[in-house]
Amino acid sequence: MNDELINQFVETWGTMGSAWGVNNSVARVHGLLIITDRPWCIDEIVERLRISKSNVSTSLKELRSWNVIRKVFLPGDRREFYACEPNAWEMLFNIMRQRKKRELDPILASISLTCEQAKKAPSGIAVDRLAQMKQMLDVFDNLATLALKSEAQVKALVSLLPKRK
Amino acid sequence: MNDELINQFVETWGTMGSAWGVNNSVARVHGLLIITDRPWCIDEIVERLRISKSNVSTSLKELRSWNVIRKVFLPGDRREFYACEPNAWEMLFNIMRQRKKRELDPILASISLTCEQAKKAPSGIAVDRLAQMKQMLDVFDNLATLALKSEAQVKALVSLLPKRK
DNA sequence: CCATTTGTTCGTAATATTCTGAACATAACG
DNA sequence: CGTTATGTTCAGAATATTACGAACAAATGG
Repeated sequence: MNDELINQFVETWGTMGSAWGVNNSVARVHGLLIITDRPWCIDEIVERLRISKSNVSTSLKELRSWNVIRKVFLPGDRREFYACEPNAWEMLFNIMRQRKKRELDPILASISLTCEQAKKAPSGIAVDRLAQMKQMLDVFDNLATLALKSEAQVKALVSLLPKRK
Repeated sequence: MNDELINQFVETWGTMGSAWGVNNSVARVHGLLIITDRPWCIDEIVERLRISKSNVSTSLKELRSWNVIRKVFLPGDRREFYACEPNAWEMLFNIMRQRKKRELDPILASISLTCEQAKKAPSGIAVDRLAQMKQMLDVFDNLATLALKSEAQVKALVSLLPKRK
């Protein structure tokens, strides 16, 4: 039975989430929607993953905030179903957009400020080092901005990557 | 006094660490070494960050495992000092190398396996979707492999990025 | 209306993690 | 040697996170 395969993927996705600071339940729910590629309602997910309804509800809310799932209404059924973003790259970009906004932007702002201030009162502070850090974060900012604007451009960039044997 | 600036950066770095799944103390110690750019011994760090010696000791061990700091011996002093990797990009690549080995590689292996198996028993599983995921992770694998091999190549790639206004 | 279905919120129990201080090593020094 | 300086390990305390289920909407359908 390939329920086992689904479990395999769901657990792997959950583990990956944990490694990148995403709640395990959230990642598992996401994994389920990815691997099955059909709409699921809350109670079905509860049943399948054996986690509480409230946990599923908040996990779905979280996934919605990342723009990686969407509500689907099935005719003749008043439950809310959820399906994941069908394009893997688009999914990734949505996550990048959010992480940029939530994590990179504030940090970049803070470091830029520190950098400015350090130039004026530099003793004990490695101004060069700080500038280097800022510059590096700027590159990430550019990358993320690029992804935000155009999937095509990033794909073009990716295609420039030397392929591994 | 620019102790305040140092604090600012240390806290920012700590916050960034937390966002990416790195222990806050570990990231704060790292931040201190980055922003001051001089060797610190354990007791100095204890004093400066107001955290326990054991915490500093384990944090330094962790940072060493990421290859982002190194021991420095000062003549006439038998304490062990630590300084961070002086090149920001090299630091980043060292982290990437480790994360790839610890997190990406096992996940990619697992998903490749699931992907193979799914092709044989596909009912209920979105094989295309799964293949797409695998392909995407492969791109990351290539990127990381590239960074592992050559800093110069990545920099060249980065330089291709359209600059933001 | 009222019962039922569906979904969310929230207090707290369960769990996981982080941090500490004490105990333990190890090496230098007198 | 014994004493001091230095660093690590580890059990458990402190803290933070996560998950649950009960209570609470809200909306449907009889």
